[in-house]
Amino acid sequence: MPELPEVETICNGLRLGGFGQPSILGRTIREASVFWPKSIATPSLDEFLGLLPGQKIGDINRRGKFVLIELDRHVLIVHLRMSGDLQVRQEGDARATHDRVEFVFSEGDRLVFNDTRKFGRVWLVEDVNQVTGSLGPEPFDGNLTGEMFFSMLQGSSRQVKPLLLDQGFLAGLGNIYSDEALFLAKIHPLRVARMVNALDAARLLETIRQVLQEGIHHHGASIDWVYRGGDFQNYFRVYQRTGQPCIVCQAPIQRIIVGQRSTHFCPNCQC
DNA sequence: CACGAGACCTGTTCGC
DNA sequence: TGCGAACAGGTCTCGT
Repeated sequence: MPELPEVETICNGLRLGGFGQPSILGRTIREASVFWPKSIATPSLDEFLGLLPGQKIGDINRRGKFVLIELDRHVLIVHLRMSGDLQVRQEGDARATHDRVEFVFSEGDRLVFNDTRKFGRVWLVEDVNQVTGSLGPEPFDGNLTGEMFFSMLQGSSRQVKPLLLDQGFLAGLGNIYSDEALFLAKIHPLRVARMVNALDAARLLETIRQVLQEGIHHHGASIDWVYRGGDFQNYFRVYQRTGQPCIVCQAPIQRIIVGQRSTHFCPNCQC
């Protein structure tokens, strides 16, 4: 589900408030409850429940697709995987069907990790690097240049689509945005990374940044996620447009499976 | 090292 | 209407 733009949207909502939810910066956790123990990656359930009370929320940031919630003595990290979400409930609000973990604030309202498919995970660690240490660079990292991206691609004999999905290569891209970026860069998803020339590599980094920026601007894509107001799904150029005409050349958009994932591209524009 | 299959889960949509 | 198959924004592990 959420890729970088959706995670960014969620972080911004928690940090700044909006869409009917208050900011949770500065809130103190009174107690935590876990309704699906497997949602907790580390530490043990007992430690997790014991360490949280009394800790205050400092800042909230994103690294790749991870949500980083700074507390006094730890960092609370959440990965939403396919169906996770972070929501704020008011005091007295009933528990929702797929609430897995909740953090009750001293004011009585609470932050809830809701996750239909139970793939999401929560970590409570002292050092963020324990969890995000193996991630590749952030797409918007100002130090990441076209030339650097070119040499990163040169170093791999893998096909570009699976490579873009590899969080250790670049952090934050998922299935939607990688298809969209490859389309704009006119690069076939099966092209071997090493065969992408310097010009195409620089262009790909630009289109990656472009589609992520568009996604953030539209508050993410809401396929079954309407409540947060994201509407990037209305601007997909290839994703989920199988058989429909390419917006550039009218050729029907094709769907293939690459690395077990649906992959959409224009067989005419991308080579 | 790279790739494919299977696992982890629930819910919705599509075809017959 | 019913029912099974296919599919979904992600990632890990295992075998080849």
